[in-house]
Amino acid sequence: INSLAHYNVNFTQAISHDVNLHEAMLLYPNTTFRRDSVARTSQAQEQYLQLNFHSNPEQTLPGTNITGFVPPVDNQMWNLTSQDLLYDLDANILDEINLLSLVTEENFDPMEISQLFEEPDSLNSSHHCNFSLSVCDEGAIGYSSDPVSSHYDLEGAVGGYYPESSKLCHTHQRNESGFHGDLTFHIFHDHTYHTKPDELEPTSESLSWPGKSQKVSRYLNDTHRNLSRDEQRAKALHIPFSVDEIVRMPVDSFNSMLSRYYLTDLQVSLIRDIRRRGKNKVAAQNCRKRKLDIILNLEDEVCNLQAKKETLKREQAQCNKSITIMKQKLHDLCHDVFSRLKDSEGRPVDPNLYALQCNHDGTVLIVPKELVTSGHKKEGQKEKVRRN
DNA sequence: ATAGTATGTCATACA
DNA sequence: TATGTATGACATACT
Repeated sequence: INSLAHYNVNFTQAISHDVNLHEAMLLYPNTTFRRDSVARTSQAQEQYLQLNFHSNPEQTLPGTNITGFVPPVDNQMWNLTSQDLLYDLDANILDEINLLSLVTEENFDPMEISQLFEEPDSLNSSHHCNFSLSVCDEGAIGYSSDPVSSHYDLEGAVGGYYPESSKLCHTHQRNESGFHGDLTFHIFHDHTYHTKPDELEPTSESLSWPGKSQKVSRYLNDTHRNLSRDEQRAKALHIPFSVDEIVRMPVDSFNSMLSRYYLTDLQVSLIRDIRRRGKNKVAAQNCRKRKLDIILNLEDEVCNLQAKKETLKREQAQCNKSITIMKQKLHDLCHDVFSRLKDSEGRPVDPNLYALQCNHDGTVLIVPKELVTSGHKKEGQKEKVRRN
């Protein structure tokens, strides 16, 4: 806030509208303001301001360059605990520069944030989106996916320039409080996504991208042990919900959550990405489980079919064996029968010329073999056998 | 060093 | 259209 004095801000002029002071409130650095009263923001330690943003570039305020509120970020502490001057300012006015609180946190390493959102392909050029966590001229923080600037560099990005002021601001109109005081702000900032968030999404390959410094790799490996990357990202952007909540929440609750809480474009994008990734992660797990089940079932089926095949083969062998035995028995029986047969003249019947034929009525005929092979065409010529 | 496996993510199709 | 699901493909970490 001391910087306000340095930049000589005339609040009566510069802060012309859109900041509802009646609603102005202080925010905890580790959270994002929730409109409802059940905000889970008790872990805060240091209060700081959030200002409401509006995106109309024509409303740029003379002397209200937000850099007056946002000092150079690199290694500077933005001590907003001295909130006495703007104590009652709308807590959401600066909602989109919450990231700056990162800078104020102890042990904050800009590289950590940058690596969380690093687009690996920006280092390798297969994708053409770049992702910069940055503070624009107006002091806002946003992503830059400018394909031209193909490096990801927080130190360079913070305080970077955003030409499209019309895209700069995430607006939250809040007049419902009934307060229309003079002390309002217009603060422009950029959350420009020139590419889809997915494309900006750092993928796992970024964790070990060739050329990445050992320090970065160490950091990522260390953090990776405890927090998922989305959890790291959520933490970095002070998303006031757990990744699990974001993923599991019913869609209605999810949408109402997005509308009820003052979230920056950046935060909303991240939350949606987290939800999408979380859902897809579960889907992938289910898919793999299902695929594994299918494979296991198919393997079982193969085993069962192989066992069945072996059984059938054994049954077939047994049947063949039985058939052989029955044939042998039949042969022996015929031999026995023919040995006892005599023709009308008392001579033995030659089994090479005759065959036995059983009829359905139980009678047995002695049939010349040529008649048997000709398909019983001359049934009338069959000869009644006389049993001995 | 290498291969195999587990997991996360993305792109895409589909419901 | 938005959202969720399914799945192949790919990359990475791990064993």
